[in-house]
Order: sequence, then structure tokens, then C-alpha cells
Amino acid sequence: MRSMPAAPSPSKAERTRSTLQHAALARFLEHGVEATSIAEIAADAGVTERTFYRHFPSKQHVLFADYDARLGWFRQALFLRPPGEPVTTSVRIAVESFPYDAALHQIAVLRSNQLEQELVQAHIKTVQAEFSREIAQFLLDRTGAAPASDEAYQISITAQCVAAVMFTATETWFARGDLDVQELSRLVDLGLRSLKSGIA
Amino acid sequence: MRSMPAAPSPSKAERTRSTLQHAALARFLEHGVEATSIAEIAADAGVTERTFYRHFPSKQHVLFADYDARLGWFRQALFLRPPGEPVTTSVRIAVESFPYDAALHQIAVLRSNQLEQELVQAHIKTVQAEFSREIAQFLLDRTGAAPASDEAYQISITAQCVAAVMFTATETWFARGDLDVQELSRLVDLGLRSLKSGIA
DNA sequence: CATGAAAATGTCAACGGTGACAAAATATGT
DNA sequence: ACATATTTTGTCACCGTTGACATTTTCATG
Repeated sequence: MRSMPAAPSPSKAERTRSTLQHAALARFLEHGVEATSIAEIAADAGVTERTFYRHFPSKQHVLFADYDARLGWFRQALFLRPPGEPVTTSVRIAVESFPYDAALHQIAVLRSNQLEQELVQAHIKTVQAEFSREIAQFLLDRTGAAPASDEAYQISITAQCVAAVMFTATETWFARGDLDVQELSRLVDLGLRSLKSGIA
Repeated sequence: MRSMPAAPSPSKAERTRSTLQHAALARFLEHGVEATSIAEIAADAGVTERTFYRHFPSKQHVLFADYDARLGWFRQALFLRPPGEPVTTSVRIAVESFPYDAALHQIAVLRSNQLEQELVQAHIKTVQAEFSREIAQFLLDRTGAAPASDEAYQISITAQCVAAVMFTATETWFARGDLDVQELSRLVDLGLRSLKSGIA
């Protein structure tokens, strides 16, 4: 086969990965996530089951394929805030400038397909934990809190609470059905403000 | 075999369950959780793997065997608070009167055995979510917040934050090593107070 | 004690996921 | 074009978990 002209021809791995992703999403949409087996996806893509796992750590990850990138984006957004700025502001801005609309399209597709709650929910918890760690790390770095100190403890709690706001907001937003990004922003803001002013 | 005299002789299922639990914990302590396979546990107990899963929903659950009971205890503690009382007080008292010492003995054993973090951590997240739901339900009932309202949303966040305090407190407590129950209570109290006064 | 329903367990097959190692495909330098 | 190192994929074996169905054990009742 002749080599492609200019385009940095995707490596075989990249092609395989893409083929797998398309095969998976196609079946997911048609039959649902649980009803689709890795064997079927692999067969559609013309590879072995084992190869699937060389490109995606789990079935869930095909759906959340670009979440890692977004987590990196979030870390970057935190990191780029000026050092002098109050950390609360830094976190608020990073959270509020998160591209929810792009991130949530995949999940919207899922919701439309009924069921799958437990499966997806479990994965959401993992993602939430990652965001929580990310925020905690940022706060620890910026405040220079001593490890194992009460201050570090309170920072851990803070991080988990902020992550809880992010995810409860999107959850509530979905549950209500009216998918307006403005409304999502309002919920995030409302949640963060209620954290700041104290929980009653 | 002769029947036992007085004691309400445990049913066969109860005996099997107990045998499995002991076999599992013995192996867990000696070789660690991950290094112990269900097949081994079942063999030690003289039953099939399938039977193991008839008594415990997962390997993790053998460790957290009585967590369900404690969750029930917690729900009861919440429920028993007088209806007139401010819900914040109800939750605080229920959380603070939780028998952490008894609950955490099993986890202490684990920590001593190194590794296993991811596995156990994942299960902790699940348990935390259950507590969170429990608290949220209580708050929703007591306040009569309309579903899908902003108030209900904020209650969801509150519940997750309180649960985060409970678990971050025990985690921090463990990490510090000085296993004094007084200190654990102090951490819980500190966390709850910082929630109340607002997160900075 | 016999009998039959209900409970407990065994058997079998399947799926999701992972490690170890072998085989094949690809890229690279000569 | 050739030889070689590197990537990519296949093969195999295993573990955790679950559903469906068959078999055995237990237990109440006649």
C-alpha cells in the first residue's frame, strides 16, 4: 500500500484505537453498554479482545475516552492561575471555566439510552475522586500546608466538597432535563457559594 | 449428627457463612487480600466458589461484613433525633456518636498489611456514597424540600460534604498513625465545624 | 418414618479484566 | 534489499463475578 502523502499517517495503533472506538460507540448506541461485549467490539474491529484492552483500560473508558485530556486541562487551568491570587478564587475560576458542555455530550447520549446507571455511576465516582485529588494537590502546593497537619486535613475536605459540587451540579442539571448550559453554571456557582458561606 | 441442645442452632447457611468469613480473614491476614483467590477461600471452607458469592456479594464485603449493620445503626440514629431539633444538630450528633472504634478495627488490620489501597479504596468510595445518600434522605425528609428544587440540590451537596468529613477524618486519622479515638472525634468535630463556618 | 416443599449448594457457561510470553508487523539503519 | 530493534497484536491462562439450571440437604407435616 502506498504511503499517505502529507498527513502524518496515523500509526497502526492509532488506527486500531479509532476503529475500536467507533465500533464500540456504534454498538453502545444500538444495544446499550451492558448488552455489548468486548468480544463483539473486538470482532467488529477485526482484532482480539486482548487488543481492546491495550487501547482502552476498560469498557467504560471508551465512553469517557477524552476525560483524561479534560482532567489535564483542568490541572493546567489551576496551575495557570497567578500565585498571588487567593486559592479560593483560583479554584472557583478553574471550576467555572470548565467546558461542561463539551464534556457532557457523551453522558447525555448515555442517559438517553436508559439503564446503565450503576455502571456509569461507578465510573463517575472514580472520575470525581480524581478531580478531588487534583484540587487537593493544588491547594496543598499553593498553601504549603505541612503534610499530616490539621490544615492539610481541612484542605482534603475542601477538595472533596468542591468536587462534590461539580458533580452534584451536573447530576442535578441532567435530572431536571432542561439542558441549558447557563443553568448548569448557575448551579455550580450556587453550590460553591453555599460552601463558602457555610453549610447549614 | 445430634442436634445442639438449647442454643438456636445456626442454620446451615449461617454456619457456612461464618466458616467462609473465618477462612477468608485468615488468608487475608497471612497473604493479603489480592493474593487470596476466591477459590482458595472456598476450598478452605469446603464449598464451591459459587457458594461464596451466595453469602458475600464480593471479596471486599467479607472485610466490611458488618458495615451494613452499622449503616442501619446510623440511619436509626438519625431517625431517632427529635423532629423539632435543627437538622444540623441531628446530623452532627449522629455522626459524632458513630462507633468509629468498632467499625475501624477491620480496616486497621488491612492497613497493617500494606498494599491493597486501590481495591479497598474503591470499596470505601461505595460505602461513602451510601452514607451520603442516607444523610441526604434524612435531610430531605426533615426539611420537606421539594424534589428537583435548588434546596434539594444544596442538601445533596451538604450530605456529600458531611460524608466526606466522616471519611477524610478516619483516613487522616489512620495516616497519622496515632490511633487514639479522642483524636478521631476531634478531627470529625473540626471538619464539621469548618463546614459550618464556611470553606475557605 | 415417609414425603414433599423450601433452602442451600453444586455445576456449567459466560463476561470483564489482567499478566506473561510468543508471533507478527512496522520502522530504521546500512 | 537486508538485518535488526521496536511496536503492535495474538495466544493462553487465570481471577472476580454473575445467571441459569440441576442436585442435594434441611425441615415441617402427615
